Amino acid sequence: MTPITNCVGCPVGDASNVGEGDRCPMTDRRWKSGAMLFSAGEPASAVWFVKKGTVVLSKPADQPDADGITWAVRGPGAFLGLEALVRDTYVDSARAVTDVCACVTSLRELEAWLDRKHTAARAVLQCAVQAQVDDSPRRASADGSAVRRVAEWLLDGGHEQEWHGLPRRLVAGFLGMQPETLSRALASLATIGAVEVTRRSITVTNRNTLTQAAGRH
Amino acid sequence: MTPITNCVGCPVGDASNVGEGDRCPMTDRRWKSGAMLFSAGEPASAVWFVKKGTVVLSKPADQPDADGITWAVRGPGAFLGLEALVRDTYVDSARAVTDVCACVTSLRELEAWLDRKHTAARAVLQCAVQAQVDDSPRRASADGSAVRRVAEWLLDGGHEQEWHGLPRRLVAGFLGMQPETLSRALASLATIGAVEVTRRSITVTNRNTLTQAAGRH
DNA sequence: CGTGTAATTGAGGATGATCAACCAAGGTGG
DNA sequence: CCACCTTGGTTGATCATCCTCAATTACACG
Repeated sequence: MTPITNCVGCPVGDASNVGEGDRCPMTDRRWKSGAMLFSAGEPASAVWFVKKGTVVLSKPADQPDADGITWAVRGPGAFLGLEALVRDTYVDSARAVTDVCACVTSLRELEAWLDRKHTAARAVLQCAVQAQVDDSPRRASADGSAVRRVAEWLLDGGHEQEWHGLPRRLVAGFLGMQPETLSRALASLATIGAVEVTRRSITVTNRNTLTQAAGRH
Repeated sequence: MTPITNCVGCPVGDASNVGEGDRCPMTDRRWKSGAMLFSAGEPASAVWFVKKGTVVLSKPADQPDADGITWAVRGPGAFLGLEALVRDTYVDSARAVTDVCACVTSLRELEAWLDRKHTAARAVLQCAVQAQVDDSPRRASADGSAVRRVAEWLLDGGHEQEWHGLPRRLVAGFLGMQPETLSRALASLATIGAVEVTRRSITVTNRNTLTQAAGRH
């Protein structure tokens, strides 16, 4: 989750041989916390690469005003909107939850780049698979009790990284539960001494107890 | 879901320029229905490309004997085990649910191929993103009542394609519910006249009613 | 025609969602 | 500096939903 500050060292930039005088097809842009990068259903014509900050992906809600369920977090090093490669529209909405710096490129440019550069597709592939793998365990944890899921999530260390300081309602949605349930689950973990919880922070105090609660053998 | 019969027309073969005398790095193998291709946690040293048949991906179960929850289906045109690119071990288990024909290659060969062939990474990327997109809507349907989820799934036409004839317990696991609940949900959809259900077949009789049940506006 | 497996049906109980009230904290304006 | 309002988090009570366990039925197989 360390920010990417320039093109040398950035996977996209490296794949473009920026260091050797070549040009990266993607250009920087910034979003304020809370801003939408793109919405589900919009024509998919651009692709993003996150360099700094955190973005959450969510499904379209039934009511157009409310947000859907957050199902993934993306930080520095992740691509957004790659579905443009295989679809006409985006499948989910991306919203910045911190101030975000990301590189953008049009689908057309991206495709030209992928065709031109030997290493480009390889680099993108790497990132895409990484994202897939990161999401995958989360899905598995969709079963089990609420307490168990929360414990599992705490053990993954998710809270220390990207989630630190994020609104609880997002965390709850991500874990597939209501904010109230998350609150109760945390309270329950606090009573067995696994964590200490305040309104704005979660501290793991006893990893063993937490592991027990997660039901890992 | 149409089987891929030879290397010309196969994305992998095409990316290897097989038609122009080049060689594809992947070699055919066959599995009987029920066989495991690989298990979660095993050292990730090979990658598969499905040409014919259906494979389900599942998470490791708590008890080593039982299967975990099926969370995805892969048919012809999908890669399996791509996590080898970014991890040492497989994150889930792949089991053939029909007779399966798939091409295999070692991670080493795959990487060499990706580096050598201009179009290779591009082709793999395309497949990986496609899989990601296919999985993504399923996850969204993880909320809503059981009946709603089943209706949604029927409308997606999933049952006509890869799932046709698959054991119900797998379908249930995939939809995030118990076989009993699936059974009840189907019964409930049958009473409102949306579907006709026998022990081994599901027929959509009234698409409108089904859409209603799915809660789509 | 038995036998075993998978699907169904039923009853009971645990879990989480919902609705509502309450509480902490930050920002704003007087 | 303090009342006020707004936002987000917690707690409580109730209820629908789904899981569990058990018994029964359908179907494929030898």
